[in-house]
Formats: sequence, C-alpha cells, structure tokens
Amino acid sequence: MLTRPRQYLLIYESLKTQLTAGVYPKGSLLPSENELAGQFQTTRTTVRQALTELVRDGYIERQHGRGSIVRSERQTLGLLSFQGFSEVVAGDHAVRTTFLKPITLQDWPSAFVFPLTDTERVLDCLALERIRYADEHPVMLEYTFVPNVGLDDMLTNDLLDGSLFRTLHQRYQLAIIDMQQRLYAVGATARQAAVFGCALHTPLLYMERRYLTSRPGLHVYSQLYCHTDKYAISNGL
Amino acid sequence: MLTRPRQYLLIYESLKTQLTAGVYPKGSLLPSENELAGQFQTTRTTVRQALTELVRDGYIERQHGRGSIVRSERQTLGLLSFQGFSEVVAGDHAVRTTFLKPITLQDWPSAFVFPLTDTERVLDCLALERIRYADEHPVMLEYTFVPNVGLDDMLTNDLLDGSLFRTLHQRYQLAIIDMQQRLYAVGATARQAAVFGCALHTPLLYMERRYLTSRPGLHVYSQLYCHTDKYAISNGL
DNA sequence: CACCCCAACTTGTCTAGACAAGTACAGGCG
DNA sequence: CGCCTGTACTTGTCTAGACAAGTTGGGGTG
Repeated sequence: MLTRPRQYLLIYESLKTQLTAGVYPKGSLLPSENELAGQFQTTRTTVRQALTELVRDGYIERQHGRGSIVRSERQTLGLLSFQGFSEVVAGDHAVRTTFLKPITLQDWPSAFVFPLTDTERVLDCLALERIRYADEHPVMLEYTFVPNVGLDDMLTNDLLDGSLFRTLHQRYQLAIIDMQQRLYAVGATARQAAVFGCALHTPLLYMERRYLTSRPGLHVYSQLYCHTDKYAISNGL
Repeated sequence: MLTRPRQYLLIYESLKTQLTAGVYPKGSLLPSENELAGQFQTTRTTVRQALTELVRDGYIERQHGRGSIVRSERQTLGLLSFQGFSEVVAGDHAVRTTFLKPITLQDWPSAFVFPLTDTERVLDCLALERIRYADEHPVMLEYTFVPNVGLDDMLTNDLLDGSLFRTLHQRYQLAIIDMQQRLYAVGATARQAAVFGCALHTPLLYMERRYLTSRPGLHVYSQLYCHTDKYAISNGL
C-alpha cells in the first residue's frame, strides 16, 4: 500500500535541505544536471524536474550555458532583512557615525523594553549611543546594548571600519544571523527634535530591534529613532 | 540567423489563443495530451511543457487521471504561511481585513513610486485597497498592486483564506521570495485620520514595499500606512 | 435497483538518448 | 598586451517510448 517514493521529490528535498543549511553560498553554482543525475543514479530529465521546483520556490535561478545559481542561502530568514546602517539609508549618500558618549559598561537599563534571556541577565552590558548622518544631516539616533561576553576591550579599541557588527564578527566570533523588530511612528520629543534639528512632534520612525547571534541566548538590542523627512530607511529598494 | 521556433511555445500560444477566444468553455476539458501530441505532430513531453506554462499563467488546471480543465472556479485549501498581515501585528490579536473597494484591473498608477520592469510595464495591474484591523481597531491602510499575469479571475474569486500571498502561490505559482522596503514616519492626512479615527498629523508609519517573486522581473508592490499608537508592526519580536 | 469490479482513458513519473544554444576559459595571433 | 577563436562544459529543447496511478463509465452480480 506504500506509495512509491518519487525520485524528483527526493532530489528536490535533498537539495532544499542543503540550501537552507547554507551548504552552497549565495551566488554559487549547484552541481550540474549531469553530475546530479550521476549522484542520484537517475536521468537528467528527473533532475531537471527537481531543479524546476526549486526555481518555482525561489531557491535557485538557472542560466543557460552556465548552471543553477543559488539565490539565497537561507529561505527561512524573515522578510524584514537586517543590514548595517550604510546599506539602510536609501540611495547613494555619504554616511557617518558619531558617538553621543563613549561606550560604557553598565547594568541593563531598568524597565528595558526587551525581555532578557537567563544568559544575558547575569551579564552586564555594553551601551552605545550613536548618531548617524547621511550627507551630514542627522537621520538616526541609535541606542545599542550588547551583552558583555568578554568584550571589555571594546571600551578602549575602536570599531573595525566603524562597524559594530563587523567588529563582533571578526574580533569576537559573534555573527548576526537574524533580526526581529517592532516598528512605530512617534512624535519627536524635545531631545530628539534638538538632535535632528526638527520641530517638536515631527513624525519619527521608532524601531525596537533584537538581533539574534550565532550564540544561542545572546542578542544585540537596539532602539532607533529615524528622521525620514529627507532620507528613507530602506533595504535595497 | 533565425532562431528555430520552439515547438512547445507554438503549442502554448495556439492553446492560449483558443482559450482567450472562448473556444473551450470554462470547466470543460482540453484535448488529452496524446490527442494534442497527434495534432501538433510531436511527443507528449513537448505538449506537457506547453500545458505546464498554461498552468503557470492560470489558464488551466490539471487533474490526474482526468485531464486539463479550463479555469473557472476554485476551492480553498492549503496552509502555507508567509509573512502576512496576521503575523505582522505584534502580539495575539484578532485580525480582520476589509476591502475599501473591489479589486480592480487598471493601468499602473501614473507617477508610481516604484520603478517598473520592462515585463511589468507592458502588463496592466490588479489594484487592492484594504484596511486591516486588530481587535476591531483599524491599524493598517494598504494599497497593493500586482502585475496581471493571467490573474483576471482574481477579480471574481475570493482570496484563499483571505491571503493574497497564499492565493498567488497556490493558484498562480507565484512565490514571494524576498521583500525590499522603504520606511518613513509621516503625519496623517485627513483621509487617513478618518480611516484610523485619529487626529490630523498623528504620526503614521509609511512603508513602500516591493516583493520579489519567483518569476524574474515580476514584483508585487504595496504602500502601507500604519497607525502604531496601540499596535506595533513586528516580525516575531 | 444498488453495488462492485474491470477496462479504457487520463495525467504523472521516468528512462536513455540526441542536438541546439549559451558560457567560460585557455591558447594562439596580431 | 589585447583580441579572437576553439573547445569543453552547461542548460534548453525534443524524441519515443515505458509503467504508475487516478478517473470514469459500463456491465455483471447481489
């Protein structure tokens, strides 16, 4: 009564598993149809059926004469993608970051808007307060909190290329793998109006972001206020 | 130098012409694959390639053991979840959607905020105007534009489970694989204030979103206004 | 009449090839 | 050095079958 397993689905599932596991980097090529046919002991037709499904699902693209190109490493990533500040302000603008105050080592804020994990609660945290400029206009006010897992010397060393995420990744092996956020529109407070040079109650974009890292139970948290009159917050659009 | 005409495209065009001319009544069956192979002096494989294209374009459905059915009405099923509205409003809330006006088939808006691809420019578009409610409070005003790739019967058929993305994927093989967006905070206009029942100039979150699909050069576009006083816009946080 | 079973027909899956057409790269030529 | 060209490799199209599996309808049986 068992239904015969369909080969092209087996191949499809196998490749999909590898793709979501990140076995093939984005932009790289899958093995050719002939190679796959050999690996799975079947014909090119059947392999092509599996590859067609992967195209339909958006995992790969195909290019005549070239091969099957991996389109995304992890289809499971959320829709709201995360990027650094320089990729986030729409268009080609000169971006710059200043610190409102030096990085501090402190307790987690009381009444923190994010729930902490048990791992994080027993640690103190690094706090960053930064202003981001596009073409010398202040566009973003960012408060960032990082659990202090041996990051003490970040207090004295500069960030690599000015990038927090690059520093965490290259110097501390903490990779950012996903991001969750809540979005609000709010009216500017007096302090924010002063920073952005705008009127009181000007609509600001307010984001609460939790970045998931490669270490379970460890996150980077950010609260961001954005002045979007001149510059949108974007990801690739 | 003439490129050899591709047989499956000839068959595809021939059938499409007959379908749009109403040669086959809705709900009736096309000639079987073997009959078509005979008519076009080719093999079943080639005929199947043409029929597969017609399914992708939404002209026909296929039923194992029965035949190729000319599209008319459709049933509801399936549970593929994509990041839709219900997952996007933070927390556990009863969500509901209403249409401000019926879905229309129209030209692309003049001065459209999104640049169109060549593929899209030659098509007309489906326009949706929807209000989203959380716990019976209006929280989102959404204008969506979909290039009309054989989606005409979306004008008369309901969305599967009320979900546009689910409908596009299951009924039209259009998978949403990525999203790009620009975010702004803006003050509510009179019209928006009326929809949300808020004061004029209340800060609203305004998003311009481009959804990439599994078909190159085809996108779904949305402009969204969100009232975030009571409900944040979130993804998983 | 109601029911079941079987035959004929349909689409789905798969094989084992062939040739066309696009791509990448090394090697030779100017 | 720059350019072209040939070759190996890739995907795209197509043939001529085979068997599996789902649907339909007719005929026989109770």
